[in-house]
Amino acid sequence: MTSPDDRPYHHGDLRRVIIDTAIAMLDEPAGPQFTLREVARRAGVSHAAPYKHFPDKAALLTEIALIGFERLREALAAGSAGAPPGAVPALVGMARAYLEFGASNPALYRLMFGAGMDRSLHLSGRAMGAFDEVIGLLERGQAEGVIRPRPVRGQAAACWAQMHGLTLLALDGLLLPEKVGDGAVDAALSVLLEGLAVDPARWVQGHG
Amino acid sequence: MTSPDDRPYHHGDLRRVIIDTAIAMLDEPAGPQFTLREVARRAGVSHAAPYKHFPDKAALLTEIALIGFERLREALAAGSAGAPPGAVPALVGMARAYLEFGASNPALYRLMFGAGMDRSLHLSGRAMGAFDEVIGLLERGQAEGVIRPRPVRGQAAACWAQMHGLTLLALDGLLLPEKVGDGAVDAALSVLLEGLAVDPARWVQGHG
DNA sequence: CACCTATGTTTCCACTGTCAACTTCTGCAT
DNA sequence: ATGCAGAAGTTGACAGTGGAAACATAGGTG
Repeated sequence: MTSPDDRPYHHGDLRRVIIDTAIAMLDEPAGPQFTLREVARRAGVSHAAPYKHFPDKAALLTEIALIGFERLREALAAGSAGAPPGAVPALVGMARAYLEFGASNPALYRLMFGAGMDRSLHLSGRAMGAFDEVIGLLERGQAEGVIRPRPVRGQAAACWAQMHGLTLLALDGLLLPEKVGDGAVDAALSVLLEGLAVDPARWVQGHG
Repeated sequence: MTSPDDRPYHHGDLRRVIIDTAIAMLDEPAGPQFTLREVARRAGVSHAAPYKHFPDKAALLTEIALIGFERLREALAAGSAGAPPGAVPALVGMARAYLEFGASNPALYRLMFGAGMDRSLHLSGRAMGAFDEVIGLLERGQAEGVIRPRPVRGQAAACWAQMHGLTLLALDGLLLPEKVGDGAVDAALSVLLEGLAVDPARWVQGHG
């Protein structure tokens, strides 16, 4: 005896509900293969209603990916802001924030970088904000004299590649201790820092 | 005027043909979303025939991914074997082979590491052979005294993460010069070598 | 030769993404 | 207030999908 369909004809905020529902469904077994009809079902609307807000399923996925990039940018900014003073600790904080973002949003992360995304998506300003966070921090580090003076975009690429790779390997369960030893993430971060910092020994402790 | 259906009832080698066809279709727009029915169509058999060889589509994709790991292992072995003497050049050769494998087999590479793969797949011996190539090379480098004496599995994780990340960013078109400068791949490799090698300056030329 | 089993085929089902036509609201100009 | 255009939702269709079931054929073994 649920309420006898006093649901209004117009949902009022369907677009948002569709996006939220879809993001939630991303982390279910089906992943991004979730069904548009099931989204509609959970939102309590007819199976064709979503088409009033998104031309097709790909458009919905693209929108979700963009939201993911915005969240990532916020997470990175927070991660570097919450670190001890100095560009290198900020970089470490940002790296940990990146990894945690991936671990907390596995399917979303995969969607953002996965196949099927429009190539131009990654180049859009909305998606590039996260990359700019890294570049800004590296520039600051060079200005402080703690990051080696090299082309900053190359360094950023190295950072991003390392973070991206670590995140995905972790998501794939490839960083299990039995395969890669304990503290593989820390080890990889150390290698990265040793490649970037002017005085690695100052930041990387315990060469064990 | 094609031959009037002299096709024998039994295909003879359907399993192999299905796998080959599927691998070929992987690099078409649909990617791993290719249709099992289309595979059957191209193989010239009925749409249900593939089910005699694979319990479902996921099983076919898993088999393909395993084949991919084997090919990757071969490519890595060849890449290091074809390099100048010494563990560090071999490592560089292996790195380039890794990147080229990804660039040459984008969809296959994504499939191998993508979501939806059984977690246990990556842990299987068939898939871990590639990882062992890296570990063996690093051990050799440490024995030669050219790779820093650190836990080798951690170093391997760093290598793999960097390669994995670079490969995927490249596939996503994120390493375009306009975003990341020229030679981003080389820059990232340099950072990695500077983090691994005992005497980086000996291997990494041109700081600037 | 007869028959068992692996491999293929046909037929069927529930379900999907998407479209078109229809209905019901909401907002705005009058 | 009124009336109407268009946005937002609904219903019902369609072709195509993955998969199951039942049937057909062929090759190999007694």
